[in-house]
Amino acid sequence: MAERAQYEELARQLSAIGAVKRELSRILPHDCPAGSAAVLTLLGRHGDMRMGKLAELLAVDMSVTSRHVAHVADRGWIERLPDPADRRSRILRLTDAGHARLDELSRSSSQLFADRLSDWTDHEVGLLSHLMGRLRESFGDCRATQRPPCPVEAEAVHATEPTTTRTPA
Amino acid sequence: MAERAQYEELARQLSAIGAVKRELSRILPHDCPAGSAAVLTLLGRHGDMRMGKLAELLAVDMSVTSRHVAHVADRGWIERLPDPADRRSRILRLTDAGHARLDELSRSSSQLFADRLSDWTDHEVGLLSHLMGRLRESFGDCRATQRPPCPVEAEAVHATEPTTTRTPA
DNA sequence: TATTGTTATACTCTATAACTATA
DNA sequence: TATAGTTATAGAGTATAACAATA
Repeated sequence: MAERAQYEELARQLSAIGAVKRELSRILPHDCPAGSAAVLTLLGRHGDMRMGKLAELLAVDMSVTSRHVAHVADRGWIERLPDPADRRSRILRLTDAGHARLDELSRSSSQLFADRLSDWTDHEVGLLSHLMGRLRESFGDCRATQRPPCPVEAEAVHATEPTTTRTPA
Repeated sequence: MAERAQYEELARQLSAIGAVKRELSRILPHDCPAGSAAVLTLLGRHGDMRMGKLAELLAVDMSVTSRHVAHVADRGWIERLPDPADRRSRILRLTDAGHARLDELSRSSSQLFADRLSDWTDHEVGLLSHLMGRLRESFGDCRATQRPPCPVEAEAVHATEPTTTRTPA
């Protein structure tokens, strides 16, 4: 349990983090907005899946998912295969073009992070990801972080970053 | 410097954090969307300021700021005073009604955080805020975190959370 | 001529609700 | 009757560009 001032500060950070997201989206190709990139990323990471599953992973309504999926399907980056087990649903799968596109996206965004986060350590990056995942989890977004190995908050922190760590801002 | 997989994970978390923001915005009054709440919060925290300064703090374009400000001004939550030093600009100030509104917002959002983050420690909340602020800072959002005392990443972590800390997810 | 702020326009992302087709 | 997915519609947030008033 934390105090009110801390919650207010967290709310403020959440409100302002959009600036970072917009910065990231600025490097995306014009025919691949953030929603499309997210679809490709999740299919690349988790493999073939149905719409409902993808909607869960995206943490948005299925209707929204449907639109994003239509967008990437129109561009040939994924295919929607029939599901033999349930003819109402469709199996989503990255095409070769989709894999290629995803690889480009991944490279360019990683490059941007590498530029901007050059003074961050491995561990700090992992810690932030981990805490953000936990935040989503705490807010009911169950699919938040299942795979990520979890960067071990406590020990690792001061073990790897004894010097860089206390940068206040 | 971190590796590509870590950057991808961070990108994923940034992409999905919107679900938490939407959850927070769901408890806002119908006449006070997130943009308005942000204006009130920043004026409450930093005191009177001009449009340009507010736009910086919000980390959005001045045109966007102008719209949010018009919204809250229309509802009597802030007043736009003439700036004696420069007649082009206006000084923004919370009214009594604005302070009251802000207090309600702060209480309800803190309540939500207290509910959802009941198993988070003070330090973890502070650490997440701190890292998010640093992320914004690294992405060129200079106004990211000036005031926040900085929860001292390293030592404090394992000092206060030796047990709760390793929750993987 | 440069700057502060406003307004018009357009785009993205989102949710709700109505609808189709299966189960 | 319930579920998987699509589509129509509406609302919030954002940016760019054109514009007004003042420096």
